[in-house]
Amino acid sequence: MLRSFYLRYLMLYELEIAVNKLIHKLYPSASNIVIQFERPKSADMGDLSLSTAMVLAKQLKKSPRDIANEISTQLKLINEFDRVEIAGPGFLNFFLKHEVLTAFIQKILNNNESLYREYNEIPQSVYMEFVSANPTGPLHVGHGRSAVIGSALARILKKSNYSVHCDYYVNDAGTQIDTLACSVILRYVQSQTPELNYPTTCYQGEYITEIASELNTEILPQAVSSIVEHESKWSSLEDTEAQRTLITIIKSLIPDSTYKLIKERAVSYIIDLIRTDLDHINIHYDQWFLESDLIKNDAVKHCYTQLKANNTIYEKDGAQWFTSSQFNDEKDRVIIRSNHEHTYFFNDIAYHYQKYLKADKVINVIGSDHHGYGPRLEAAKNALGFKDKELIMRYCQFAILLRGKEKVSMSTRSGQYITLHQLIDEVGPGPTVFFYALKKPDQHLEFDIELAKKQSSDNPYYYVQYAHARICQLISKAQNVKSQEMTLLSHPTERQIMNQIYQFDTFISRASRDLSPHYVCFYLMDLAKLVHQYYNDVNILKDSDLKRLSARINLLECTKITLKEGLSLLGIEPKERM
RNA sequence: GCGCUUGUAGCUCAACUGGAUAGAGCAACGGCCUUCUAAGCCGUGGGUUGCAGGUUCGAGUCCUGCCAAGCGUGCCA
Repeated sequence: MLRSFYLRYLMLYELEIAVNKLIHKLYPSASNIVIQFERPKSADMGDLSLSTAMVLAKQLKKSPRDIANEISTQLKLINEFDRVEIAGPGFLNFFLKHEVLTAFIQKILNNNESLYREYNEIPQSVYMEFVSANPTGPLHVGHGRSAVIGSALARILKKSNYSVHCDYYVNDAGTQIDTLACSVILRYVQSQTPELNYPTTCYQGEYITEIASELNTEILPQAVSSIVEHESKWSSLEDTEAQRTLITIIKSLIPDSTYKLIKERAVSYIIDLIRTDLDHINIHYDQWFLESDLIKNDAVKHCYTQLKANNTIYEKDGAQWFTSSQFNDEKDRVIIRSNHEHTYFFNDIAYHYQKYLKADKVINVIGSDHHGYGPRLEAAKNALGFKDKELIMRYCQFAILLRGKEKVSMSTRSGQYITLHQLIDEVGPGPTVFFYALKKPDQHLEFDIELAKKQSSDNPYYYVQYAHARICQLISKAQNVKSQEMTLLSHPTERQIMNQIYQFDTFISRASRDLSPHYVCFYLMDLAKLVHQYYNDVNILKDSDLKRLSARINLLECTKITLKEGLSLLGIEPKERM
């Protein structure tokens, strides 16, 4: 690798590779062991550490401390280390040369791309899908979590050298969408004929009335009166039956083209609501993929033929079944119902078929209430002959929504739920995002609305932003002295800050490996902590040594870049002032 | 019943795929602004990691069995 004059030292990932080579050369039989730096518990244990000697002890049948000794002799060849110590049962603790860190800081000042690990492996392509809530109403606070986690992951994977495509899959076909269309129609009819009872099986939200109010001449007066006349046919029935009957009757009373128009208008109205909400928290998609397009472009038909040819479809009770139980699912699944309608699963098979054609790795960020769905998608993938592709279902535990101590109902149909929009309004976009990303995705999340509001002044988000704003303030007030003498940075906190920045890429690769964006939040909080500490310990602007002052401003500039990069991975704009 | 996920300080959560004395933030208590933004800093107290076994140099992390919570177990999506 070509190194310019200011980069005399290896970056962390290069250092890791070098150490790997040395140890593997020393112990050829241990080639299967991956050596990764760890961070020691406290600063007096050095900047980096390895537990490799203890891992090797079993394989080599030698004492860990002897192995550590052998390794440390070899590692003296590496220029970056000031010294290597052996501690406890056989830990190797590394103390980096001060110049390794200062050179790194200088490198970032010259080019902030240096913050990231440069992977050697062949870049893979990833096809991501997240949220994909049905377009039957605005997003609620539960969707917010997978939205934030999904989009943060997409950015993190991009930084990790994957090429990433993001989809929102729009279920614009099926019973729920028919119910949506009928809800709008009935609200319209009700506006003309107030005595009509609006059924409980229809969507109750205010937005339905708004969509209906934009209709005027589409529904003719005679259709209105005939719908009113038919009311008794569904009003006396049980829920599911009433819903089905309602759809059938309304479809029969309104021309196909009108019905289709209203349906499309309702869907696009709601998609706009969803898009706008997500826009406020910096979430954007490459594509809004319509389920209805799958049917138009024959993808579904193609998959059917393929599955049929592989002998994985059979008929039973008038329906078409997919033999998913032969592919590790717990039972076979219907793909075409006896009434000839496609199941959701069937169209989704076709959707995923297209994903596998375009990418090596498919990641679906999805609520954990759908975890039973994964095995059948995996089954379909393998039945279609995509065994070499990777399907990852990243389940997010659902937020249990509380208002004070009371559970809040999350039913879309009842319309009694807190929307994502309301949450962003109350809490603000930045804190909302940070709060969602802060927790490990597979951890249950108690989302107390009152608490979320209270946290607006208490949120770790502000802690990080405050660090950034403080730095901006200092930089703008500092005299402009151009000094490159970074070696003047000798304060212990300065070293800790440099070390934290040096390790930025390990946090990114950890987040990328575990598909867990919360590592980024914790990294930022750690860095912010050091900044606040530094601010209190050192009176930076009052320094009479102007060269040191300048070096310190350089360090702060570099810290600012790092905070900004971390926040932007989450989709948060850094604040210049509080 | 079966399956998946989770259980860590009073509360909300971490713990780098088995490593060092299990850490932060709230909350409690005690200090720090005539000095660059006190939305900050420093300090103190707080733990049988749900329970019981097992695997090994070493377990919050792995295996088994219980207990508790959430979800799933549709020709719903």
